Amino acid sequence: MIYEYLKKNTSLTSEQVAEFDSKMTSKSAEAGDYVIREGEVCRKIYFLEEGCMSMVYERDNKSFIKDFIFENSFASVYESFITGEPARYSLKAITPCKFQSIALHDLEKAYQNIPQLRVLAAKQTEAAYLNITRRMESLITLSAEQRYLELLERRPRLLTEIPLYLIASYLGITDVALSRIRKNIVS
Amino acid sequence: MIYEYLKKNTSLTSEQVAEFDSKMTSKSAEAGDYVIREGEVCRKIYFLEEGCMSMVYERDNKSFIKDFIFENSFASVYESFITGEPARYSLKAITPCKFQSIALHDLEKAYQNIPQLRVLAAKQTEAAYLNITRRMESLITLSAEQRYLELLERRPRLLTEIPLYLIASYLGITDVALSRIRKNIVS
DNA sequence: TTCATTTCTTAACATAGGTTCAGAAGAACC
DNA sequence: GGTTCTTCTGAACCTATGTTAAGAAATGAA
Repeated sequence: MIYEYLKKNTSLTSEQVAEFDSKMTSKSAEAGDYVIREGEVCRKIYFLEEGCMSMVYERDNKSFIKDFIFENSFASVYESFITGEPARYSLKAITPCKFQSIALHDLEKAYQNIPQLRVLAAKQTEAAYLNITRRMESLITLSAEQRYLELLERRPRLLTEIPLYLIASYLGITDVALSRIRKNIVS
Repeated sequence: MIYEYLKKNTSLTSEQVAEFDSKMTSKSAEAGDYVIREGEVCRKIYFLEEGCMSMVYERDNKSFIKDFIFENSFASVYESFITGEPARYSLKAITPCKFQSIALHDLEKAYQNIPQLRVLAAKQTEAAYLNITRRMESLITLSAEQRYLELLERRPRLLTEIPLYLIASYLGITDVALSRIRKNIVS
């Protein structure tokens, strides 16, 4: 729940948390549903309460996973949200999901009533930046096998909760290549 | 000059710009010099006035270019600056450079006197995020040849100002592979 | 439990890109 | 102009990963 999340991760008062919470709309999605489709403008910020989503580029009938999102975290197509340009990737439910959403203009109103929310937003941006930077570093400096081993260490949860062919895509290789790599590692 | 840059790109008054400017220290670097070395903690923000720098991962005697920085833009090892952790890449002059620097604590003082600076900082973070996201997308979804063609279109300046072996590194391939690609394109 | 669907693995073959090395072509310096 | 250093290209060979296709294993539905 976003209520608990905000209580735990911000210095907002219970009233402020409740107020923010009240501006959010509850929704749900089935596995495979698109929350935002590449090409649409994303005008909302989402908070995933249950399930798992992917940010995914779909090009030439191929999917490329940008990132996974788990429960109790925010999601959006930030680039589109920030710039107003069409989303260059989709937000897609991997499992059945329950989530909250808030539109840009409601968020801005909330900023006025609860200025500390801006701090949260800045932290989120910062965290997103650190995250993508790390991913970038792996892609640039490591081999596919090294990236797999790193993932195994840094986000072991992925390996148990996400099908391997999606992990392969996240690692920047095919499911076949990942299968080969896993076989080599066991030996 | 940072003075002109701030006048043009922010809503700061001349006095505020002058005040901020006065807190910065002028420095210079020769081609090949390190401004920050991988492993050090980066406690400064730089503003490049002349020349060109690279953000570069150096692993196993190989260099991987994260990004290039041209004059009239800010640079730092942001991750290290934000978190206080050791830098995971170096800031290295490609050509002779003139730049300004400001330390974290001076920057924070400046924030107090000139709150609008925070807006600038937020915009910089946002821009850095958009930038790295685009680079990521290319790396994930495009072939090396497509990435080269995209670069040719989006940042043609790189091609004229930066040696090809560094561009190759930026594209995630070797100089030899880039040479092959260029040969194929001409035909 | 059985059937259908999804996911994972394997094999065979194709290809892009890496590695090494040599030489050409430019730049920079004397 | 020559010399040296840096950058770029080319060739030969190697390796990792992609592609396709088939079957095994796992999962989920009836």
